Amino acid sequence: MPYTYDYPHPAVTVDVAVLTVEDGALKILLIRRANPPFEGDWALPGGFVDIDESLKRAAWRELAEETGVHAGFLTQLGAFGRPDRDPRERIITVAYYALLPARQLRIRADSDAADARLFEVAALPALAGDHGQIIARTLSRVREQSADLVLPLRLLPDRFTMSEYQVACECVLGQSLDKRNFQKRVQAAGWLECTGEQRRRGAHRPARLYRRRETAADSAPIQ
Amino acid sequence: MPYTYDYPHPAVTVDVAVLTVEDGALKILLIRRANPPFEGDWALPGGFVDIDESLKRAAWRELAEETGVHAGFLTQLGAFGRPDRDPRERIITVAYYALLPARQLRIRADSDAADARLFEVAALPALAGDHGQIIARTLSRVREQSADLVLPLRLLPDRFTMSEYQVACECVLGQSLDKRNFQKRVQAAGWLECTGEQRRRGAHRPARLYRRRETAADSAPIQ
DNA sequence: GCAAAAGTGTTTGAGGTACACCCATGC
DNA sequence: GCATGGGTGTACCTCAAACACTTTTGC
Repeated sequence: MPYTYDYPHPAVTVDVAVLTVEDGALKILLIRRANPPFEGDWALPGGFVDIDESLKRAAWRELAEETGVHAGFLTQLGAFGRPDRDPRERIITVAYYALLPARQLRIRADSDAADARLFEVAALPALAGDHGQIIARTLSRVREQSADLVLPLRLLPDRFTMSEYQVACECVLGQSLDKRNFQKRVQAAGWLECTGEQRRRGAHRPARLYRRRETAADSAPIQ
Repeated sequence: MPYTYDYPHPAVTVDVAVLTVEDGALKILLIRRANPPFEGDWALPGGFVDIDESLKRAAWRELAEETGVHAGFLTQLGAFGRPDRDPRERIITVAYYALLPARQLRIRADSDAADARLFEVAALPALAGDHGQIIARTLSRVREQSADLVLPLRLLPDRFTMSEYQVACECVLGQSLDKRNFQKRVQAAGWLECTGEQRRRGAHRPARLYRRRETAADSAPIQ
């Protein structure tokens, strides 16, 4: 069932960079490609956009199909379209990224992924095509956007401690932060509310649990 | 000569928002569409990406073809791909923007543009399809990026006065700035060098002329 | 001499950075 | 009682904001 056009059309894909923090390190979700091209290489989850589907929805679907991960929030990074970026045909990809709590990830390789797992961004394997560049651009964008400490909240579960929040920020920014200044800044900003609950873990003083105060952006659906 | 594929392919276009400052107002370059769809409506210059051409080069070419404007620097805004954004077929567009000195623009409508001219961004005509949203996103991005006052330098010719620079910044940011603080900030930043020349215009003290100090980014070609 | 834009410093307040000790708990 | 991470306050410094007058020219 061929589809014909009067002039050549590129194919359009989406790729998704899922970032998370686990064991004090920033990690990214990669799949091992089960099919050519780049078969056996690690790559960002992604695939072709259906003809009646929005870009964001395609990104959401492909991520779910290949890795089992359901991303609540996807942000567009941009389009990558070097003519030679895929050996099969001209493929233009639109990259998205998401920041998710590690514990929320139920990763299972599926669809045309032979495997799927997290890699530390500081120790990435060889990557298919231009995915290394896409990841580099993602990291640089996420770091820029995290300067105000809001974005890293997406890496945290519903309830979290100040230390967890601080570690998330430190992992994203790649620098350590002063505990007292961090607390002051975050408290003053007023994005958080203290739940009143505490978490007892190990031989030390219990930590207060916080949650994000609801914002308008929290109720925006995937379109 | 039809081109056939095993599954449906969207078409991919590029659109370019050229911003400039003229007569103390921020303006954008629009074309009047000579052909369907949206025939007769005003729109961003743009068109289909050739199959062997990079996205940025396509943006550069389409801008030149339709308006005669040659943009030295194009920055990608992002991809817009709502399935219903074009009535003909599924079209995904990648938007670019450029900031150019008004005097450098030699606008002539050509190709499939019935007309081409600048509009104040504060008084836009009815626009084709989702171009209004693309422009809104462009403006918001350019304003964000102009907070440090570097980007508006692109709106200025080789030699310029402090007042011209300040007006450019004010037009982009949409707020007036204090002359003394502006001068202090810009001088301290060290992006400019004083040429030693002066410009006498009208019945008042002559203005010093400055030029941008060369940076690495200035030598990056369109790829 | 007067109109018009160019050019110039100081004061103040806000926010970011540096820095060290006590607290509550489990074992 | 001791090891472990949780929680707290102050001093300083930097940078941005507010603010008004003199200078140089053309007519």
